[in-house]
Amino acid sequence: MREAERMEEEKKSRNFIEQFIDKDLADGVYDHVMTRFPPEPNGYLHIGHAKSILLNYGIAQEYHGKFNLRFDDTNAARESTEYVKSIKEDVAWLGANWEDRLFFASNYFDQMYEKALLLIRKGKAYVDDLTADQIREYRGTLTEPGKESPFRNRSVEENLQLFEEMRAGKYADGEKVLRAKIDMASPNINMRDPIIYRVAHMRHHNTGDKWCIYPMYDFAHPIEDAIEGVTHSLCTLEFEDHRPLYEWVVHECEFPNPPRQIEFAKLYLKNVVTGKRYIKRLVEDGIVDGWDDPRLVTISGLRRRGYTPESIRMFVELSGISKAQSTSEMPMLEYCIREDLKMKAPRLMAVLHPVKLIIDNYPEGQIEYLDAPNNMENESLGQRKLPFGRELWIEREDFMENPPRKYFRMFPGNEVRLMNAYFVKCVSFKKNEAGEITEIHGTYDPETKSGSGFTGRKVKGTIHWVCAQTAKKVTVRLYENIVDEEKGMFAEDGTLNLNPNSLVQLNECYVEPALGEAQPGSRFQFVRNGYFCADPKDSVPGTPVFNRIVSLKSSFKLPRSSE
RNA sequence: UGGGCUAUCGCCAAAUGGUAAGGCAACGGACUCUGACUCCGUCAUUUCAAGGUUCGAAUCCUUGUAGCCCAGCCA
Repeated sequence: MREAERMEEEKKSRNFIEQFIDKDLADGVYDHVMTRFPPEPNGYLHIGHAKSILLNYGIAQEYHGKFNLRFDDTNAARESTEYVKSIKEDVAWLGANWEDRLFFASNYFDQMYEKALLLIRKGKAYVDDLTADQIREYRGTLTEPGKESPFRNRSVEENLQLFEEMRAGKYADGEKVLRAKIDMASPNINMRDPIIYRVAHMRHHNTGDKWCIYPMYDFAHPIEDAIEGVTHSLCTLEFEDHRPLYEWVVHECEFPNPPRQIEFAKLYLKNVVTGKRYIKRLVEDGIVDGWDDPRLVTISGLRRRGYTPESIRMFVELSGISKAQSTSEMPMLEYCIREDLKMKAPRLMAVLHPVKLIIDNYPEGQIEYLDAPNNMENESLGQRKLPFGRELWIEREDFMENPPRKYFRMFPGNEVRLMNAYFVKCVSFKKNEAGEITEIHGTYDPETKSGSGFTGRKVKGTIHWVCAQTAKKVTVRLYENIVDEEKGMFAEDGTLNLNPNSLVQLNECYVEPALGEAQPGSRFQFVRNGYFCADPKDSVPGTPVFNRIVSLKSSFKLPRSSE
């Protein structure tokens, strides 16, 4: 039996990265596995980063290897410690454990400088005096080769001296750069003598004013990986063209047993803003109320909205890993949180669009407390005492004056079950001048009490309700996509097509008492209305603000009005 | 138009020359103290296209086509 399971497990297909690593291990290229997540601290993490984090961490786990968290902080101009803090929180929340291996690229600046010296001594790097514009010109184009800089063949001694002067602060920003000497005619533009060090007089959040020269990504990243002993450096597809340079750097810098770079496709979501640049704009323009706005797919936004780490993990797993550029759909993410919360969240009652139901034959002023399971499919979630009285709030859509065929809820003369309570039969209703239903009257049958085992007759419909006298009034936020899905994500000028209705705030919602005391961050299923989370930022117990995480699927559709 | 990469159902994705998994979505039906959940069923004679090799091709070859990425002193 267990053998069969193992066979099944082995047969399970391995993604291309696992196959690559399997081969490396089999060939003896490495005898262990080490991965890393290397964010630049220049923004908050989003769902796309979750894929990278969970992939890297998952691979390390699978091979009993190690996983590092490393901040790639080589460009202080746009980085900050606020971002470092939020990234650490988000990675930890997702469950990726870097143990004691929290690193900063900036801590390797000395070693990078030494490696640059090594390249110069080997005649593999030179100081260039060309301006930025000239360098661009000399680089050539996609179809034409570049030409060599007149400074390309300076002597080792001169380069050594110039580079030392760069470091000493003798030159202004942009005056000189250090370049790798590779091949100006390469069809791969990244190999046309890439700049590996630049002069930048800026204060660094970690190293302060110690440096005025900073290594460029293409030089720094492979060295960071190599120093840490990373074996497989997983990154996204746009770095594929950089791999030859990555390999050149680790080779020329003479690292034994250097890491390998493997690229995979980014995670995109249809009609959803990923991409730091756009999220940053939404935050800065005040369109959302911060990086953790529940409408955003930042990790912190999803967390505040009520998504669980488990649900995000499930989503990343279901999405798979490949090299094909792909765009997933939001319903898959929604499936994951529904699936995760189904057994975990208490199922309580809340009425979002209330209308009054009065039980004419129920004693005025009487309140009784019914026993109700918190989640019928999970007994361990316990029971609660549910108050019931003569006046109730029910959902507006659960009553129709003239119901279409197959409408099982309340209409004049029809009997339905009030969930966890009694059968109630609609006897009359009132309307105002505008034709809106203002009050519904019914009678209940004491024999039909929930749990009594009554089998005398059946009803087709069950509706949810809250007792008006004991109900709490709360704020519930229902969100829609921040992008206008009709128009598509981007306008012609590259700006986002925003959905003006992306935030629907409701104030007149009634919830049963148990929900009124909801702890910030706790999650519930509001029967038929979806899953909700007591907003950890905007709520305190007693006066919670609920964010809708996701709606339930609904398969009852009203027939078209023409019918 | 130079280079790199990718193409399998509406979406994601397996299949590694042996006769197209699975999940999401959708659609039927059963069940139900909500129409949710659960359960059962349907959903690619064909893998971007056209040729070729082979007993056998999504997989190999040829020629096309489409999409993504690269000309920061950003990462």
